[in-house]
Amino acid sequence: MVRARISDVAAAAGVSVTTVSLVMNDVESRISAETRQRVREAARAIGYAPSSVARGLRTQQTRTVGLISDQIATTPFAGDMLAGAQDAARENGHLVFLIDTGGDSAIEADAIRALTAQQVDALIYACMWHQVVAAPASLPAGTVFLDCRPENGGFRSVVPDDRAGGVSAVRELVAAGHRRIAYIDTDDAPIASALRHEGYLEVLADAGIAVDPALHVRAETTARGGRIATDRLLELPEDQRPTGIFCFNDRMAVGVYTAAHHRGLEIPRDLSVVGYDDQQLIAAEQDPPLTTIALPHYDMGRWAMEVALGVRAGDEDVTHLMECPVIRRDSVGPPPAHVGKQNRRRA
Amino acid sequence: MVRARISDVAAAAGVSVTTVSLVMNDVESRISAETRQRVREAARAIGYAPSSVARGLRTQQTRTVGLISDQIATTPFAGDMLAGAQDAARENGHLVFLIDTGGDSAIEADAIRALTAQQVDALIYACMWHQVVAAPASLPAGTVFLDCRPENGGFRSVVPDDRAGGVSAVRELVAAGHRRIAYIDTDDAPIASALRHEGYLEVLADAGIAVDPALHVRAETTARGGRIATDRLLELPEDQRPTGIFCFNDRMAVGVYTAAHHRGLEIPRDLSVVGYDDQQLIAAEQDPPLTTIALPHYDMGRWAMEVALGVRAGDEDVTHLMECPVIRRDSVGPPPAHVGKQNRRRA
DNA sequence: TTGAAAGCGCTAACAA
DNA sequence: TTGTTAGCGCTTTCAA
Repeated sequence: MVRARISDVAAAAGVSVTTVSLVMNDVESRISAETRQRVREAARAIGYAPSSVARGLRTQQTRTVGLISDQIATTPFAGDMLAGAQDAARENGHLVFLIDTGGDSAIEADAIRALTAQQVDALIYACMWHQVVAAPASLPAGTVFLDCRPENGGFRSVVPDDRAGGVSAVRELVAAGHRRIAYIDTDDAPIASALRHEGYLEVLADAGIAVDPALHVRAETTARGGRIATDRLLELPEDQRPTGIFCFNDRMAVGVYTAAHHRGLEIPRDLSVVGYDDQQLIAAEQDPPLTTIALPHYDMGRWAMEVALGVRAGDEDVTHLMECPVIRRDSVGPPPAHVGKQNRRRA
Repeated sequence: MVRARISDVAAAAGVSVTTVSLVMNDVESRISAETRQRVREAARAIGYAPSSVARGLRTQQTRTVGLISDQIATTPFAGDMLAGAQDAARENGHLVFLIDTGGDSAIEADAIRALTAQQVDALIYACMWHQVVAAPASLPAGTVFLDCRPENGGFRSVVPDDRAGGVSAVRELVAAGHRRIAYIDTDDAPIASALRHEGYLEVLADAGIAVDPALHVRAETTARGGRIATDRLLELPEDQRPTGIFCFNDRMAVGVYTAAHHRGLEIPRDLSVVGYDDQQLIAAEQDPPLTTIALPHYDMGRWAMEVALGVRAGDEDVTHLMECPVIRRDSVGPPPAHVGKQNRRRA
């Protein structure tokens, strides 16, 4: 069975191709309701669907978007970002080409070439975590950066508001009465970690809490890293030990749980913890479930697509900051009683 | 700046468009090396890239593939499957349209329509976990099913060999000397769970171990489900308790760890565990790291794409079974000494 | 209210 | 070894 063409419909309905085209594209003007009807039926009868390729050639608009990303496979974040972009594309009648470059710049250059050859209407350049990147030279103007920011500007971009996220996280702890709050930081994600640290410092300053360098430790972004860092923290003299810990991410927070359990400490009775990422299958599944800060992947994906498609405004050179909401679960409580006479909810 | 066309190159190089076309498509015959060179340079000079749209209209081949999936967002498995499909597509000069339907059949129908209109050269229908599905009526012949099998056949498909995976898992336990082996099963994934159960029974039979119905329990596929099921198992009289547990998935295995720790049991000294999925950020990150069976997502994705593109043979109506390799880590050891005088590695 | 025809940028059959 | 030209299936201008 061969594809039906517009001329087949025209013949079947006894009209010209112009009329069929007009009807298929819902061009309001002219064409009587009766003809309209007849064309519709003929089209349905022979199973006609317009060729996007022919239309694309004629109109020079393909209703497709390219989404180039560095890594979809190696991070469980990808899904939500794609889903957001995807949904926005679908709602606007566009299809998305997805290309994963694995971080290889040769593949990246090929991808840009291929997508350009396909005459995509828009392009999104996505990273799987918040970073500043050197924009490939061949990237077309108008490309939107998703979860990253181009080194030298010149493009529209969206990233999570990690500073505000850090603020929210530490505020949870301060609000519960904690004054000795640690930040388990990392060297593996420079931008985000520094921003969250700024948030941490801001809350401490606001609350009139002196900064204790011993409470700012670094580790690798794994459960193991979190466990090791926590061990270090819990070996401090009792009056210097943290009662609350803010972790760079949820995986590290899992390590906090492990370290605490090994010492017979219970969360949140003896130690409060706040994570970051709201990573699926991790945060909610801890015992007790982890209070954390969510990364707005879905919303960022949607924002990027809407801006790329021109249905939402976006400024070049002013990176859009997307809010990271706090997800309150059960890993934060008041500090233990013996820590001192701080304000707490219960005696 | 407007796109350069083939005629621009022809004019610049002082040749006909045919010559340019021939050179750009590396058609060996005719065209002298010198002309070839001249055309190449002209093309580079004016930044010419052939339009895939025009070419697609002319050749009726778009070098694009559609990949329809039910859920990319809600499962961390997606990445590897996409990566496999993606890599195979790229290696064969194809671009992939990704559409996530969220399981909505109206969106699914739209997706098939849109992809057909785009004249994709091939179509892949992917599920995020092994299942039997009713193929949408509008699905074109030749579509390849990925991680699922069409109810009524008629298509090529690939799924994990869950039965063999179950065999491998339980064999790990038997090889370590275990005779009382539990299977924490689930109702949430009928196909895979039944297949893995068959594997479990096969190994028991081979090893001459009597089947104890008390050791076959069911739970929801979460850490919580695994913990509850394990509690039930560990409450059995000591001589009926399992010394090894095979879990339907890694998340449930995490629950086994929790339950064991609550009772002061150490893994693998007091209890051995084997999971399934080799889920990233979970299996390897447990303490001790979890021995598990990997789902071959990347390879299935690649297989599906290669078959869809016709670079690999695939039979209709004989679902391709992809091996699930065992990932040996540290959660399996010999059963504890007091369990009886079974063969073990150490006295 | 409808139709004829040009042309989007390319490939390929055919001619030279 | 190279060029001319028809035509892929559609949209859109212009004419009727």
